[in-house]
Amino acid sequence: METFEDYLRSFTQLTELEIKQIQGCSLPVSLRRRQLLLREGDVCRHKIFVARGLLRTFRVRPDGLESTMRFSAEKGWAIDPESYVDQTPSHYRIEALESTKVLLWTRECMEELFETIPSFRLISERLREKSLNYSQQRIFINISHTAEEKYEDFIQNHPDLFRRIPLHLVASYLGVSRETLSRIRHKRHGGH
Amino acid sequence: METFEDYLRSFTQLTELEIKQIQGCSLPVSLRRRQLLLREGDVCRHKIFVARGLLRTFRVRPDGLESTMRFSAEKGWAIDPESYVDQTPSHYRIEALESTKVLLWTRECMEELFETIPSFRLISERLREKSLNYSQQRIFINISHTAEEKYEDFIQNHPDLFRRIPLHLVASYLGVSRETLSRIRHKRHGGH
DNA sequence: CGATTCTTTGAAAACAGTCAATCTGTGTGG
DNA sequence: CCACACAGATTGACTGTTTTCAAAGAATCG
Repeated sequence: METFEDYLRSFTQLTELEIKQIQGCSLPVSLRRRQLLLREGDVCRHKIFVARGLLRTFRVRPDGLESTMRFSAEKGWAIDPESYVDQTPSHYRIEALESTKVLLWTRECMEELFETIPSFRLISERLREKSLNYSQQRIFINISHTAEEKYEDFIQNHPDLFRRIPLHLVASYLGVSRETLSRIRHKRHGGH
Repeated sequence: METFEDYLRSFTQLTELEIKQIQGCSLPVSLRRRQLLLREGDVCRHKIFVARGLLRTFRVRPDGLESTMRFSAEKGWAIDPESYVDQTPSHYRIEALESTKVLLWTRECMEELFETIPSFRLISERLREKSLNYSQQRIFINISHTAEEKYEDFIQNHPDLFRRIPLHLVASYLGVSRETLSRIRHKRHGGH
């Protein structure tokens, strides 16, 4: 898979051989729109790399309300870290929003790669740090900003995605109703 | 410092010698109420362990609104991970809510300890995972729950703290106005 | 194209924020 | 001990925002 190799090369710490090795451990999977990679109750057994397409990680409340935790597009990752690390049942669902190609690694497989290729572990840790920083940022936005500002911030942080994701799913990511987000967008783009 | 030793012992992976060693690298500091450990613009140079008292990590918006990211009580940690890791200026302020005793370690010091005591690194990584899980949980609550439910959740997660922290600071943690939280609490505890 | 999904709109109701005033408890200094 | 200041909590009236419900319009998939 081209995309993944390019992605790993961008870190400039890995040899071509190592890249092949990491890639070689992965299981490529193709998904149709709507297809699920994980559902609540399952244990999240893989780290997921998105080579093409778009994934959505979300949670369904008893009343049917969906809350989106994350969108993962090309060169992005998806996982339920809690379920993956502890091998406990997940609360989340991971679904393809478009037809999507992913690479999967089991935890055992990843651990083995980390042992063999120390710089790959560093890269992975660096990613986890970024993920934590982003979460902090998102919490801050959520407790301090208005719905308008949250939408603005989402556009800043995902300039490539906000046209690609149905508005009602963005709403479920921001924690506002689709109607509200529709009206915000209407105001923002000045009538339209 | 007794508290820290007890805390480390609770992980049951460290020898007494190692505990002494970790403890020995730390710088103990006492803080009065209101005193700051970090202010915005500073680089966060230390990991902070709270041996006694209570810290609050928060951010001040241009209009003066304060948003609390975290409370750290006895046997808890405080840090701005982003500033600490990248050594960039922080956006946060860390302040003592009560008179507080903390232990500080510089990043260099921590790295050295991790090299010397591998199981201490594991413990630290485990803590970071928990921190990430908790952040995810908090995001989920924030985008899907009502103010009431958020307050309820806060009480569940911090049963020891919610009586100790002024209500208006809890409000700034939940992202609601103090008046709203006051009314929620009134309803909840049935008049009183 | 037909069915489904997604988006928009309007009106009413629920909710939360703001402002201003009051109340409570604590600690200080006279 | 009292008076006072201060920080925190509460309350009421009002305003503004967001949700909800219902319906209809637009876009897209197969």
